[in-house]
Amino acid sequence: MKTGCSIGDKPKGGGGYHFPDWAYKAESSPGSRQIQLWHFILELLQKEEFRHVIAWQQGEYGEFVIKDPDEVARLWGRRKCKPQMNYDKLSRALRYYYNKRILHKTKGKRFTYKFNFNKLVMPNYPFINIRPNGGVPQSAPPVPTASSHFHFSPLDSPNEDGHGNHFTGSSSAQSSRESLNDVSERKPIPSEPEDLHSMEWRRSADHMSNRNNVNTGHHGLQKHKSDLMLPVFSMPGMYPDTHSPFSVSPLPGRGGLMSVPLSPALSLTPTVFSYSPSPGLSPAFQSGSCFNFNPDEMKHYLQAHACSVFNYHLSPRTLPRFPNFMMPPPHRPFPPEEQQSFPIKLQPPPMGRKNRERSQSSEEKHPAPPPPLLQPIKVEPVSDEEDLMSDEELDCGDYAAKEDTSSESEAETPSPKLDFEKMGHTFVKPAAPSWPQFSTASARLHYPKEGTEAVKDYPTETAVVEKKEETLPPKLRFKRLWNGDAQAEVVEDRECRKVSCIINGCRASDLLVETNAVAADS
DNA sequence: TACGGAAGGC
DNA sequence: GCCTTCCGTA
Repeated sequence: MKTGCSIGDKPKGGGGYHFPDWAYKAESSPGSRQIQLWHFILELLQKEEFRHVIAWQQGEYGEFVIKDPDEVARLWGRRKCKPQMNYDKLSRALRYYYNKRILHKTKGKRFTYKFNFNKLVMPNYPFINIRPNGGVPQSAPPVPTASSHFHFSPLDSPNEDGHGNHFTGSSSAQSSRESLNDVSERKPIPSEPEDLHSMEWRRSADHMSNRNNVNTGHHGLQKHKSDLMLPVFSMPGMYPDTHSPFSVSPLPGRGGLMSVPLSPALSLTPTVFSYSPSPGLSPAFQSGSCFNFNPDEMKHYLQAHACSVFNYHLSPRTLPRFPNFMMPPPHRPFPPEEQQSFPIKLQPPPMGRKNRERSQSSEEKHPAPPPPLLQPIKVEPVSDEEDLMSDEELDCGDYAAKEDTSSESEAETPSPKLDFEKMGHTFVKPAAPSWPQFSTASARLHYPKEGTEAVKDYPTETAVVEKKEETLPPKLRFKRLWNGDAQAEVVEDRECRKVSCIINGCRASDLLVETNAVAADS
């Protein structure tokens, strides 16, 4: 085999953090048996020895800079046995990721791109760190440290299916460029359609519900194809690494009570995302081993996850989902030091593109009479400036997606109006949040009384949203529709309202309504 | 420097 | 499906 194109060994760890094996596996990319470019990029980012070539961008979560484009291209070419590779070609490949929303370009910054963790991380790392006062993303993303249920294979280990650990920073920082060329492209594991995953997840949830025995464990959940087990999120802001957008180390001490398998097959095209680390669970999900619902754990997880969604600009479709049988956890404030660090500004629940467009078209046909139902939520004006501002205000860690005004963000700009109409109910002003750090967020949500000015304002703001959607290039809109986003956003929209419920501490019954609606939708 | 269409390989 | 290669455009 040609030098530089060998495919037998695993990447050598470096930088003190590891991705789980699947992140490097070709089989984690459905439809491809070869290493994917984004894998490779992550791989480079992981390694200290390539810090001079490519590195996480300071101050921006998930953003990385290609410091030496030619070198990166060369490495990529070597990996792919394409000696003619250059940055132009590589960047073309990167640009294809734009449409997939795996990456986007950081405008105005040369050779700077940003991962979209909604696509990349959340399905696999639902307990993404909330980084209250995050550091600078410089190192490659870490992988959670060992826990009883957690066994990603250690990347360093020549032993593929190593033992235990697997999330340590046991960096044997070999500085070998060849190591990058030696990433194993392992035996493929058949991937499953995500819909199937979701179905299976739900099925298993139902199964457990029926059994009414969520703690007995051993038949609850189990990996099948994947040998990955994740502990559920433990506490936000407690992860050791503040540098990486993948800071996800569930603490061994807290022990993920809810351990669920993580499918390596679930990678880039999540549809809906349950609170399980992955809906991409194998059929054996139903015959698994360790699954507990611990309300506290769930609570922390959900809160953190909600925070992630809001603050990392993740699509609400990545919001946790309660199984139908499950009641949301009670609210309890985080410790004071964490409370300060979640200046969340609530955005209104999204309406969903499908509904927006439907409403748009219906409005064209029939000049819409004022909706019969009152929309009790005053939505903040959606404008780029406002978005930017809120981004900065959000800043749950040091993250501020200042440039994130891409069409993607716009496309996912939420607006609740039509869904409220469709659902035929209105949201009641929730009780005062019991989570103090959300108070500012709540304060920014206005709940106009009937007949007030704010109520009248509402349709105007909705129109702004629709206008923005309208300004999307028709081709892009079509493409996204084609990709099924529209459907996802119906769910997304409800997911978002669920989170509003969670965050604002509204009644459990409200949450259940949304939860059930989501389940029905999906 | 960046974008994206088009064609084609695997 | 995921690039790779080429190229025109901004």
